[in-house]
Amino acid sequence: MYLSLQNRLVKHVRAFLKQKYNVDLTNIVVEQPPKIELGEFALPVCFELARSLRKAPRKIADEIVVEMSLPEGFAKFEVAGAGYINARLDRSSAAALIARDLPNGEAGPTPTRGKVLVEHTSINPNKAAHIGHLRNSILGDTLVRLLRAAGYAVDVQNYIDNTGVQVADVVVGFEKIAKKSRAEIAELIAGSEGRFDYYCWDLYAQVSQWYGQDKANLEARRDTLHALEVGGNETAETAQLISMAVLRRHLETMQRLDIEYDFLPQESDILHLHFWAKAFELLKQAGVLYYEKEGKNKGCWVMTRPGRAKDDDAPEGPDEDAKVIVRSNGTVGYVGKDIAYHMWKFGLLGLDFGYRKFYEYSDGRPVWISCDPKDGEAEHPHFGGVDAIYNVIDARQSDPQETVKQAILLMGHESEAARYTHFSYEMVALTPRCAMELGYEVSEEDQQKNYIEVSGRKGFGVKADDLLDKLIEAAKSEVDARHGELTEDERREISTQIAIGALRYFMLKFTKQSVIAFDFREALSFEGETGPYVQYAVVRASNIFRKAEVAPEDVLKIDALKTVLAADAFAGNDDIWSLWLAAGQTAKVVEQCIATTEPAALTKHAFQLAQQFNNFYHKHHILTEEDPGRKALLLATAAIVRRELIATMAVLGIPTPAVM
RNA sequence: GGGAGCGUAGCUCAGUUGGAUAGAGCAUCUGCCUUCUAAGCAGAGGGUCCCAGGUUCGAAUCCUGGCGCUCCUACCA
Repeated sequence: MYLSLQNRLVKHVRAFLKQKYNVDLTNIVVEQPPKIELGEFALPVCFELARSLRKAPRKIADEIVVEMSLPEGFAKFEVAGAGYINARLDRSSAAALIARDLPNGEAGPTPTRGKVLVEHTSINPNKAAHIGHLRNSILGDTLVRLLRAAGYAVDVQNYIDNTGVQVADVVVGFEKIAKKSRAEIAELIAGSEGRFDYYCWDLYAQVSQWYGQDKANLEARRDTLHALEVGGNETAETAQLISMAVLRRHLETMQRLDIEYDFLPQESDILHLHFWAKAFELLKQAGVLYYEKEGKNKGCWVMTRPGRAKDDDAPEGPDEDAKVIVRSNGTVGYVGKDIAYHMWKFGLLGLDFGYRKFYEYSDGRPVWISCDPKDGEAEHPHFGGVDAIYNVIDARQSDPQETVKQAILLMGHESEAARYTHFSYEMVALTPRCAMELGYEVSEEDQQKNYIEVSGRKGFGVKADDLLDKLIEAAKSEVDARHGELTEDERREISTQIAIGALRYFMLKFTKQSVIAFDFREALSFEGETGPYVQYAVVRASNIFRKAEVAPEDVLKIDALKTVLAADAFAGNDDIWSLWLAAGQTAKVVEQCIATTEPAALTKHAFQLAQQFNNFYHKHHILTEEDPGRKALLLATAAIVRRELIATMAVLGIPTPAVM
């Protein structure tokens, strides 16, 4: 509602300024006044006009306010401060609009804005997921929900690097350290009570140490990596057994947080289906890659770096700063594979995967995985060839991401490159205190730091499932204390919902570029600016309707509202009206989050709305209100806030418990 | 060396395209549970927005130069 009225206002003012002063402002700034008493919108436009019109801002504002007509839905223009024009809404009619807003629920509107692809999670399938991976998946999943709420069709992909050095390492671990046959590994997968990824976590850390013991041990890594890339051998089959088992664990872990995927492209298929060979030809044809004959990169196929201007510096000799795509021994680096994969994403490669089902969610929806087309199912959805892509990948990979984007741009695909978004975010690290609490040895030097980077290689970090378990237990002890009347299962379900709310909110409340220094005390908090705080506000609202024995939906029906929203309903009720106004901004905030690729703004919205509601809840006792008209207004207010909170939480992936 | 990011209250962080008195949570202190649930509410204290210039009617925000911290930059992935 807020957004559409704002657009209407801007259009109206722009037309007026053109007609009156013959100035055409393309970007008219609209703000919200610091206090609701000053109106709903503030226009600082007169400050800008002061210069060209050679008049004091306040004078211009006076003229405009007197002469400009009111757009539909607006009640008044006023001059304020040193020259602001403040606009007041006709509150009752605006409230009716808010009530009619379609909630941005889980299902979202039917897609009308094209198809986009979001890649997130993409954890190396060789160990358990940790808190850093959780940030990726939660950010990615929330981006998916934002896009769907805004009317995009979204495919969710989780890239599986099953032929990389990390998988090779854990394979080496099974062969050289654990000394397990493939049959024994299969047994372990079946018998490890759903925590095979934990076993790999420890083993992977041991392998890193083992490499350190003797440099000759690194040969095992090299040989294994080569075997995985070639495929069709014993080692590769063992690796696939391991990586698919770990992948299943990752899917299960993420499912606990209500995070789901559509498609799992495997690196092994990119190799075996010769995506790179095709891409290499196209890149050579387009002149994006060139063969370096001199300097340190002699014998390699290289690409000019994005920042590098071709004619400026480096007048003579080879560009030593160029990015090596194909090594002098003829093998391709991972950036090359990534270029091929991204050409496929945009439908620019002319090749496709085969598809088969890999996993099934509780509602029966399948997750598809790539395969050789001859092994694939005949009937499958179409992935790839989308309008825009978002890659949720941490900030340390900015450089290779830029390279891939640059390759697509240099091939002449300008619009694709423009719709290639590296959704970059900072890592999750542990505070030194947290690391020591977990029993890790922390050096003197590290103790002085604000945070210490987690490392799967060292086995240093907090596992995702452990954190979730811990959160559920913490929530459970609260729920047990408060709701003895519920069954064990009911209490566990609510505790899980609270844990998910706390975790998702925690990961989303920081802006992307902020490093999260993880600390259990903060993450386990259910008070203040947290997910449970927002959930609690909804529970409070729900309790009112339960005791009043009315459905919140019925209160918001047009007929019911007609009498409630009488012309003077909000007169003298600034606090109540500001709650309506805040509730009407969900769609605006969703759009803002997409435009800035920053979901944190939505957590802010949820928190502020919940906070305002708690304030309202405390101040107005609804059920004991004796004036029926007043009571109806208060009920409608609770209903509208409850609806918008639930919708906002759905976009954040936060469930709404029945009781708390 | 080159590139990217950051520096705001004791701590952790917000701060829209430059706008009205710089905000929130935590922590500290003071009140409020016989009420629709206190996982809550009200209030108090707490600021050289890293420093110095500049642009502007107006700067935490934009520009320049410092200082400090982090990451990236390899024929690893």
